[in-house]
Amino acid sequence: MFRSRRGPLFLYITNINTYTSTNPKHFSFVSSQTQRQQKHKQKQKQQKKQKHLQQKKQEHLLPLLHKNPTNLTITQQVHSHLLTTDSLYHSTLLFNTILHCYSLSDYPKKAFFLHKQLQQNYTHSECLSPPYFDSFTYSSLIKTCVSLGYPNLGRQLHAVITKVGFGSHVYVNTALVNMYVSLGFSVAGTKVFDEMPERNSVTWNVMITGLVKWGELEFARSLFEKMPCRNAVSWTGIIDGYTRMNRFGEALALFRRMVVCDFMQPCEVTILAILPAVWQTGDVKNCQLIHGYGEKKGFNATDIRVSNCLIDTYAKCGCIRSASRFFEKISIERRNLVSWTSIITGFAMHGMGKEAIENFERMERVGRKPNRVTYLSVLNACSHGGLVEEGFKFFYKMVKEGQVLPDIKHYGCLVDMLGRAGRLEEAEKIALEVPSEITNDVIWRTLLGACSFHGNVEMGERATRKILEMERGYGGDYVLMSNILTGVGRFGDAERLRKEMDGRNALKKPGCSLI
DNA sequence: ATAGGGTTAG
Repeated sequence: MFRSRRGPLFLYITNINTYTSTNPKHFSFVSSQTQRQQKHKQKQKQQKKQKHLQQKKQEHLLPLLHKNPTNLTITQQVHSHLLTTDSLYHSTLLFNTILHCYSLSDYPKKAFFLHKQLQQNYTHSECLSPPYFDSFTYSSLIKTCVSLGYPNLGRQLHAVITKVGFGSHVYVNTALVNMYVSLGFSVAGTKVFDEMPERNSVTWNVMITGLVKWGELEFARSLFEKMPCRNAVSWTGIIDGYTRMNRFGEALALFRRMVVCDFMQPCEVTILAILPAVWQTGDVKNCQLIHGYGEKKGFNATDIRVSNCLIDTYAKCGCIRSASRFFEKISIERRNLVSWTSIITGFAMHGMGKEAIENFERMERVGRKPNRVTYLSVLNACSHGGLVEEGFKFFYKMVKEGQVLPDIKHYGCLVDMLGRAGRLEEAEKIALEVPSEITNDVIWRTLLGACSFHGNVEMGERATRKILEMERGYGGDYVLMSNILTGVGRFGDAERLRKEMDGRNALKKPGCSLI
């Protein structure tokens, strides 16, 4: 019997060359061969057709997933459909897409269940890695570990990756570095980073942003200075690091160096990163500078986040007029809830309660529904502007119309509002009515501040007791209380409190004005 | 395909 280890084509050619007789009898073997060939061909054709059909189906399935990446039902339907038709094994792309959709869903763990499901079906195979897993699969799974905050799962995945031979893949390793460093395991991350045979700018950037996240600023800075090719993300990351650590001068200096020395173009996120440093140093000129740059680059027109941040920065630099003017230039369609909330917050911090309320009403007229932050801003505006009745009105509106459950900050605003107005009994009543699960010391500090201002000794003592029950070792409260006592001539009590304060090593930080 | 900030009581 003729046997060939080669493909059907070779078989076919050999047969023709060997059997040249014209006697039909001699063709019996040939015909049986050709029959088999034909059968084989047919089978191949069928398989091809099936695969083609499956691909056709998948062509339909892929856009379905792409259009509804967060729809868990659709993802699960595609998943089970593929398991029953067995075609999951033919398409890595589709498999990866399902993984991606699962990781975006509310149950990212399902991505790992799917991975496990396929991996277990493959345990009897000789291959180490199932052929339908590729670098995309692994980087996607590592990313899921990050969003789940599961470093142990990530470590296990790392072992699998090394075993199946993706141990030197740049994208997979970059994902691993990101996983370790952003979850707080900078030593493990650095080890992967150091051992990588090849790195790209993203690899360096994930190191920098991850280290910055955990406050390892000096290490991040050394990598930043060492890296061969910095881009806008690298600059944004390191600037963000300095802003986070309250080193605003250095953040601003880096921004200047980025633009002036390295001719690097800041992007939208860079603007968002530098603006907190601008308002915390309080120089309006810098805000105007960045505003101009954003205008020139078109960021203010395209990215509403930049516009919103500029409103906030102008207001926090003390320029509520500029903030308001800038806000008015944004078209009504582009203004979103954050834009409205930002300008209301700005008016609130400048004590312009009337303007804040006006804008709240304007916002409602254009059909924006306030959320808990918007209500907080307007309540804050009422407390700063001395508009007690309006404040109550908004509080009830929030609960009844807005269906917003008040949180501790909303109660804080009410206490502050009543306290400033001298309605201390009502303020204390609210403070006592705050649900015990959410209450905190800030509420009582606010009340204590009001007692200090209005010279109410008894209530001040009650508030101080509450604060002491909640937290120990903060100096400001003792100072306020001893001031109250001194104010009414109880010098002995004031002295005793001061001594107790010294005994507890409580310190009051001296105040410092920017202006 | 792997990287990144809009608004939040005192």
